[in-house]
Amino acid sequence: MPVKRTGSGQPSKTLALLWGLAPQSTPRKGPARSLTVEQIVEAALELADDLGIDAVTMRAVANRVGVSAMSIYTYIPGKPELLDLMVDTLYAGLPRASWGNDSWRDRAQQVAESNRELLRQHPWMTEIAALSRPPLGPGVMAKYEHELAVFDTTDLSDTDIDAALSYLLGFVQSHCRSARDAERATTDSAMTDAQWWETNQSLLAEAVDPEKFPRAVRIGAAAGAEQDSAWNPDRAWRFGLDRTLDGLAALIDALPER
Amino acid sequence: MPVKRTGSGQPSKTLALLWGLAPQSTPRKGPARSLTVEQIVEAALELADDLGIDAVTMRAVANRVGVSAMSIYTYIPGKPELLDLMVDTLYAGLPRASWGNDSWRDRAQQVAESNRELLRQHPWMTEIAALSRPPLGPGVMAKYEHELAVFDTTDLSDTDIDAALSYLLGFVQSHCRSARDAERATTDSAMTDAQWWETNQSLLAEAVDPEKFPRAVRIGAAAGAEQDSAWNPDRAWRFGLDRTLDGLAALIDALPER
DNA sequence: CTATACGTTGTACAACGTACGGTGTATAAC
DNA sequence: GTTATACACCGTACGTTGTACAACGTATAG
Repeated sequence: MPVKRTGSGQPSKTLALLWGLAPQSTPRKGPARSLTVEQIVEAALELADDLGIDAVTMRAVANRVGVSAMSIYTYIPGKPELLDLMVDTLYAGLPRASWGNDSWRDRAQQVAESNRELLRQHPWMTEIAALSRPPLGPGVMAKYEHELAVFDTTDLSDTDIDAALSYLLGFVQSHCRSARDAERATTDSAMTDAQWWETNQSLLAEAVDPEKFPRAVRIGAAAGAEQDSAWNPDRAWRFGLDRTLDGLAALIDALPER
Repeated sequence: MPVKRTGSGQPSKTLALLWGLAPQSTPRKGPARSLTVEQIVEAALELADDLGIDAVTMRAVANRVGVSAMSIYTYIPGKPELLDLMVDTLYAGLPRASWGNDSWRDRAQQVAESNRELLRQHPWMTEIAALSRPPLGPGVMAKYEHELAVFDTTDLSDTDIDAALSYLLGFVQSHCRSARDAERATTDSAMTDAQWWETNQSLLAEAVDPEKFPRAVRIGAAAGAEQDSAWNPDRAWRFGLDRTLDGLAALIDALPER
C-alpha cells in the first residue's frame, strides 16, 4: 500500500522525533545504536533527489545506510514520519536573509521565488501531502516565522497575515506541481511536446470540431504558438506571481492605516 | 506499484478511447462483449466516491461489474487510462448554464464555485494528477470551451485568457487539496482539532520558544482562536477567491480598450 | 553470574498492477 | 458443413510495497 501521506503516526512521537527530544540519553541497555535519525533522513533525501520519491522505500533507505529494512523502525515509527522528517530537514536548511527595509511586495516576491527554487531542486516535494499541513517541526516553525515577517510592515490583522502567507505559498506549490507534471509528461513518454502534438494532431483534428469548440481551438492554438510549447512554465510563473501579488496588494493597500 | 498518474499510456489509444472512436463497430469475431467502457468507468466512479481513490483497484472495479480483473484490460489499456476516463466523464456531466451578460468577475466567481463544488463532491479528484494536464477528451474540451468564455467580454489577449483561466483553476484546485488534507487529518486520526491540540500542547510548549518564534506563536494563536480550528476552509476560500479575482482585475481593468 | 532490556534481522503477509498462457466462442473462409 | 482464426475472458504468477512478528545476539543492572 502506498504511503505518500504524512502525519499518520501518533503526533506525540512524531513531534518528539522532529524536535530531537531523546527520552533518555546515553546509558541504554542493549547494543549501541549504529545509526542516527539524521543519517537515515539524509539517505532518504539523497534517494528522493536522485531517483524520485518512488525510490524512497524503506528497503532502499535501509540498504543505503547499511542495515536491514526493519532496523529503520527502531529509529523512526514508520514511513509517514520519515517523510515528515525529510520535509522539516529541508525547511530547516533554507537560507533566511534578514529583510532590511524591503517593501512587503519585495519580500513576498522573494519568499515566492525561494520557495519555487526549493521545489525545483527537490521536485518530489510537490508530490507529497506534507506541504499544505506540514508537521510542526523546528524547520517548519523557523520557515513560518521568517515568512510571516513579510507582512510586518503592513496593517493586516494577525489572521489575515496567516491567510495571506498561506495564499502566497499555495500559489507557489500549485504552480510547481503543474510544472513538475508538465516536465514529467515529456520525459516519461520520451516524447517532446512537438512529437506528441504531431502524433495526436490527426486524431484530435478528427474529434474536435472547431464549430463546437471555437474558443478552445482558437485560444489553444494561440497559446501553443506564442509559447514554444503547450505550456510555458516561466511564463505561467510570471503571470501567476504578478496576479497573486496584485491580489494581495488590493487588500493591503486599501487598508486604513492603524 | 501505485498508479495515481494519468496519461502514461499511448496517447493515440487513450484519445480514441476518450472520444469513443470504435475502430470497427459491430461484427467482431469472438463472443460478444458483455460490458461497455461506460459501465466500467461508472463502477470506478462509484467506488471512488464511496470509498476513496485507493479503493479503485482493477480487481475491485472488475468485481463490481461482474468480471475478472484481467477482463478489464480488454476494454481499457491500463489504470492510468481508467483515471483519465473517470475525470473526463465527470467534466462532461458538469452543468454549463449560458453566461447571459454577467461581468467577467461574476463569471469567474461562478466558475470557481462550480469547480469547488465538483471537487467537494469528488474529493479524490484532488489526489490524482489528471487535473493540471488533463487528457484531451470531450469532457475536458467542453469544460475548457465553456470556461474560456468567462473572459469573452474582456480585452485580454488569447494567451492571457488561457493563462488567466489556468490561474483561476489552479487556485481552486490548490484550495480544495488543502481542504481535503485538513479534513482527512481529523477523520483519519479519529481526533478533532481540539483533541489534537490538547495532546500536543505540552510538547509544543516545551519545544517552541516564544522568544525564538514570536510571530509564529502570536499569529498561530490568533488564527487558531479566531477561527474555530487551526484552519477554516470557508474563510480560506473567501480570502483566496477575493485575492484571486482582485489579482485578475488588476490586469484586466488596467487594459487599454481595444 | 544471571536477568532483563534493547538493537538487529529474516521471514511472512496482504495488496497492488499487470504479463502470460490457456480455454471457449463466435464469425470468416473454403 | 467443416475448418481456421480472431477475440473475450479468466486463473495463475511475478515483482514490489509497508510493516507485523518472532528469533537471536549484546550490553548493562542487579
